[in-house]
Parts: sequence; C-alpha cells; structure tokens
Amino acid sequence: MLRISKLTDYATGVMTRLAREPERSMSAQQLAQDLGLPLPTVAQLLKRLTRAELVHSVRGAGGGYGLARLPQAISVAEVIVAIEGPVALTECALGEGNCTLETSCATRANWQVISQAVRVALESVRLSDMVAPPHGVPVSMSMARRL
Amino acid sequence: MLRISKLTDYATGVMTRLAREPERSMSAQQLAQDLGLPLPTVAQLLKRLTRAELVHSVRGAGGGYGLARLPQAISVAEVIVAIEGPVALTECALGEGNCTLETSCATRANWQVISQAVRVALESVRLSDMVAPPHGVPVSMSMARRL
DNA sequence: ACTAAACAGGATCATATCGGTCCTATTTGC
DNA sequence: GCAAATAGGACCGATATGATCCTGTTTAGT
Repeated sequence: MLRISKLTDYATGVMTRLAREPERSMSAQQLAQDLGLPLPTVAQLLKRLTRAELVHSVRGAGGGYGLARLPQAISVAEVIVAIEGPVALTECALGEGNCTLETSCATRANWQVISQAVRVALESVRLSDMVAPPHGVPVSMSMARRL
Repeated sequence: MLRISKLTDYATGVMTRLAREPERSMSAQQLAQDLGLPLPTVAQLLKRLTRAELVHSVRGAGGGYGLARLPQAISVAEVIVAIEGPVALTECALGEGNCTLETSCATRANWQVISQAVRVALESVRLSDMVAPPHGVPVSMSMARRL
C-alpha cells in the first residue's frame, strides 16, 4: 500500500488547518475540536511538529500554536519527516551499511535514487496547495507536468 | 519513515535476480539460496508475484519461475503493488469515501495528486535499471532530469 | 504406476510498530 | 494564586507485518 501513518495524515490535517489562517494562533484544544480528532493525539502531534520547528508554540494561559513559516514555505515532505523520520523506502536507502547481502548492495544505490524521486514529489507539494481546493485540475496538472 | 515493507524489498530482490538472467527459470529454492533469504518467505513472495502475473510459474518437478515480461517492461511500482496493494499514501487517496471529516475532503484530492506523483516516480524505475550497477551517475541523473 | 520435486493456497503465530491515552512538570495570563 | 496551556515521557492495546507450516495438486523421471 505504501501509505503514510495515520498520525502523519492527522498532522497534515492540523498543519493545513493552521495554514488556512496563517496569522491566527490556535490551541491544541481548538484544533482537535475543529478537526474532530481526539485531543491527546493532536497534542502529541503538535509537540512533534514543534520540535521539528514547523510550528512555534506559546506556553501558558492563552497560548497555542502557529505556523513557523508561511504556508507556501512548508512542504508535505517536511510534515512527513517530522512525524515519521526521514523518507527512505528501504533501510538500505538510509545510508547505513546494514547490507549483509552483497547482492542487494548493487540495488542500494537504486533505492536511494527512488527514495530521492519520491522525496522530490513530496517536497513539491506545499501547505498552500493543500489549503487551495483543487477545483478543476490546477494542482494535479502542474504536478504532472513537473514530473 | 515512509518505507515499503521488508517483504516488498525482498520481492524486488527476487525480481532483480530473475532479471539478471531473463532466459533462465529458477526454483524458489534456488532463489532463496541465491539471495540468502529463508525459503518459506521467498516461496510466499513468488506466489503473490505469480498471481500478479509478474512471473510465470511452471509446476511439477523441474519447474520454477521466470519473468513474465522483459526486465525493461516491469517497473518497481508493479512489484510494490503486487505485494502491498495499490500505492495510495492515505486511505482517502484510494477513492472510497471513508471521509467522515468534511474538512479533510478538501485535502483528499491533494493526496490523490501526491500519490500519483509517487506512483509516477516508482513507475519510471524498471527492473533493468535495478540490474544495472549504478556506476557513475547514469540512473540517478536520468531520473532527476525526468523529475 | 510410483515417487519425488516443486508450485498453489490457506491458516497460523509471534513480534514490532502504531495509535491512542495518561501523568507529571513548567510556563504564563488574569 | 489559580487556571489555562504546552513540554516531555511513560504506558498499553490493537493491528499488521514477517515468518512458518500444512495440505493439496501438478509433473518429470524411473
């Protein structure tokens, strides 16, 4: 299936929600309610997103979260990396030499290339794209052409 | 991490091995031994690859497996699909309307676009590319340019 | 015809990761 | 000082993955 984790999916939801009103700062509570997701989970995600410096947090009463950068300056790839770690389709592609099979080493570089290709695809989609309702075929076509 | 399953990784190993000698037919046993993988696992994989019609099988004594098509006619994407099912980064992107959150529906089409982009990347790499040792920068560069 | 090699198709089981929750600080506005 | 919020871990239950095994069915060779 090659899917991202549900957590990551939620995280993009949270980020997209924030991107819809870039000025506004929202509490975890507000976001959870807004997205119809359980608060503990959303809180958990926001912590990771903060550590990744994709959002900035304000502590204390009246605090909350806001995007650390403009929506068009944050890619989907970054959100994925923040939650799941580096995008590498195989262990091999990460770079560490866990290749006990010398045969697969021949294919290692190829996996790195593939991972890189996927990374490029994910980096080309930014939060601002996620906010924009894809009426017609604007995003998909521009993407397809880029590929 | 956005990684493919270990099984899928093995599967590409198996397919790549077969692609190295497209004429030759090999038994599950031979392949397992050749790749240093447990036989039951390899056998399991070969069944799925057969059902996906990526390899053709010959039953009975002296039987074995061979590529169903030429190495350059089989993409890495197909191998992934054969083992993991359709490439869709989120449930949403599969098409079924499991979106209980109307908010996320706005992002659904975007996920489909992203999945499509990843799919294109994976389809552009064929078994023949995996066989070729990536000396210099032939594959990576041609890929990067295509992106 | 019989036997052994080899694939087909499930069913099964352990384990690791994921998703979700909770508890205890620490910070800050009122 | 109190309440609102984030920070940082620790903690389980469910789920899916990885690996194995068992029982057919097919076929080559003797």
